[in-house]
Amino acid sequence: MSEKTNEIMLGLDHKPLIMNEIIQARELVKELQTQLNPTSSSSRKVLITRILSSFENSLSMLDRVKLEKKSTMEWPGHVSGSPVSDCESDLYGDGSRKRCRKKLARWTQKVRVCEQTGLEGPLDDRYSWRKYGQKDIIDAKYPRGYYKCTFQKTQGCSAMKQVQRSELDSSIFNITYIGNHSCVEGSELVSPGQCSPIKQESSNHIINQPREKKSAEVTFISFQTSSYRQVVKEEEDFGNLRELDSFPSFSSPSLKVENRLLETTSTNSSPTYISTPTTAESNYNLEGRSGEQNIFQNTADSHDSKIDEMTVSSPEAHPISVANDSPTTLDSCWNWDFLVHYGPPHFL
DNA sequence: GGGATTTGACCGAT
DNA sequence: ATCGGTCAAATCCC
Repeated sequence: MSEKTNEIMLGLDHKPLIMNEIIQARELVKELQTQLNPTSSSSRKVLITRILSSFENSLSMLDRVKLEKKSTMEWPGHVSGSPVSDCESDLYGDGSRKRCRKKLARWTQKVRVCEQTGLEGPLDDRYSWRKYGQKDIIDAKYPRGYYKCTFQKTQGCSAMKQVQRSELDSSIFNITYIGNHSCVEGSELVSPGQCSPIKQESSNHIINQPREKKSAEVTFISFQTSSYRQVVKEEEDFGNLRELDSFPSFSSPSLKVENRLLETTSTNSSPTYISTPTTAESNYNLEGRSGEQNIFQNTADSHDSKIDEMTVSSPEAHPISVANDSPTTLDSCWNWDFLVHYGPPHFL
């Protein structure tokens, strides 16, 4: 009875209290973490890592509660049923594209291309994309590429994504997905090889090659962690970022020959993705707070910091399953250090 | 020729 | 006025 009363009384007004409790618990866990012996079992460390990440996740979700309340609640993927909102139907209607687009679900992934072997290629996200624009972004070193689902015309799929090379680590691409796929082909009919969203290479020496000389591509996923951020900082300090004249097209429909190698060498496993919610109101600067365990992080890039939408996960276009198989021939390209998946924010 | 990409122009938001 | 996002004609490639 009293419990039920508490449930009712816990509203947004209690959000600071709840957050404080979580923060306190997190600090306690951190303290516990510092007391762990270097010889402590890795399972304990992993456990603490996951607990900390859960806290960060919870805080991040809580922080966006107000956004959810402010929003129109028209989040594809958030509302059960048709993922297509009225907003999406307006995309081709009255010209209010941008206003509506801001209501679409948005999330980012960081993808590291494999520079080690020269086989460039971002993640195989199982969807087919068509590039429709590229834009130089102010204060950004690299241009941003704009992509739509290949099946936008045929099936009215409104999924889009924006891809931008990280300024801090040129081997990393920030991919922002916007909206959910409503197409059938993208999610079911197209084989992974056909859908590998890579068209061009991202390193200089490959970009300058004629298209027909594209090398084979592999999928390479990087898990965003604070250790990644450390790498980022180091490279920033060195200032050894490379200049790129153009930007790789993370699209695939025309890929036929190039993907044969991928089909034959890659496993059937799905890569694990760690998403970065893009919300400017997530004020938690996780960097340096939970050391190497940070996985859930605020998007640090300048362009993302301007995004003011609440972000939700897309179950269909957002593969979260951990790979079942170990990488075989792609071992050298895969970073398997962070297989623990903490999941994107799901809003209740 | 058809489909994808490139790129300058245009539009809307701030 | 500026900037990010989108359009669409030109171009490229198969």
